[in-house]
Amino acid sequence: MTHSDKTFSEQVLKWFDQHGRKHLPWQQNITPYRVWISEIMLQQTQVTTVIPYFERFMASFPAVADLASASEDDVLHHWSGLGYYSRARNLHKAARMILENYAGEFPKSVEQLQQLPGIGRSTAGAIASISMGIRAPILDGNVKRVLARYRAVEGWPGQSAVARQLWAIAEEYTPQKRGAGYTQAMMDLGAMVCTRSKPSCLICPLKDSCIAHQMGEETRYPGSKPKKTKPERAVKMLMIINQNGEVLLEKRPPTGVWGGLWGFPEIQPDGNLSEKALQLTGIDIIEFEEWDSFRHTFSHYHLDITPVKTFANSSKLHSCQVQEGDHWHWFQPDTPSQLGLAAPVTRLLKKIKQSL
DNA sequence: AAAGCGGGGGC
DNA sequence: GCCCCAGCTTT
Repeated sequence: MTHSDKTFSEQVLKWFDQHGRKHLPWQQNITPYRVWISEIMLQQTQVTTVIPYFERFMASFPAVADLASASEDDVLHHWSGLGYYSRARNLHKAARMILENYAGEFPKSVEQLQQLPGIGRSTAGAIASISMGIRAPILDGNVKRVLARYRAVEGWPGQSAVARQLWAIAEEYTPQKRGAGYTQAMMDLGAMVCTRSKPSCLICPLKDSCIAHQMGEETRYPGSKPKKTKPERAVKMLMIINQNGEVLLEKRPPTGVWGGLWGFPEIQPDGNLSEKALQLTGIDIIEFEEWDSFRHTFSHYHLDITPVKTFANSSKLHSCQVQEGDHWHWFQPDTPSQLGLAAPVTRLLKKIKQSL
């Protein structure tokens, strides 16, 4: 290193001051609560998608106490379409813990933050550094990419040995001062310059000492996940419409796919439609309209969905089922949803509305 | 069509 | 500790 060299963090911070994002909603009126919500949303989604969700969420739950006192259905409703719904449930659970165990004040250490459901090491580091002035490293997908390239770290970060190396590098570069700016800067650098494909190395503040760039092998890092072929499953979704034009929805179990969300009653592709419809409505339905199947892909399997539309000349559920409101609901397509709905269900409800 | 994303939980 | 799980967007 010569006398004119700047440290890693100085280079990154200088770039951030000139080019970083400083006007995102969660960068205004910075509080642990706002940073927490934004970090959880950003875990799975890009900034442009998150912004409207964040604004709606803050409008409804401006403080942690509002979130804690909300119903889980209401919280899931605000998460509808974002995916990874366990995060919304964890958010809700953690809010209640913060009220119960910490009198509504956020715990002010990385270790305590990590005790809250949905907050791991990286998210705890982000909350602590951005909103609490605590020096803490982060290692989200953006930072992993920047560091893996800068130091040409081999291997897939899902492997614990690779993750350990990256955490050590993240720790090494985290500065004593301006931790908040540095954390923001690394996320911005990964999102705006050191992108997954076609990184803009020519404008990168780290290009002179980035090993992957020197080798001309930027996109080899970080190593990719070993791929497996996804199994295929199939299901029929029963769209039962009553004489009021309402659609029957069932609340899904709290765990598994679309946990806690509302969806259509499902049967296996070879199941008996009439029998299922009879169970639900107490009516012997013989006319079913089978729509074209479409594929919904999860991280670990493909789900082929065949929607089946039918009408029930009743708004009563059969006596063998629980009552409306608990696990069953006649949904009015014209009324704005207050429920958490899985993306394919939202899509089908729109199509039902058009078809009526 | 495939990759990627942070953390929880089961083994 | 390792591996599987989760849902959507981007490429």
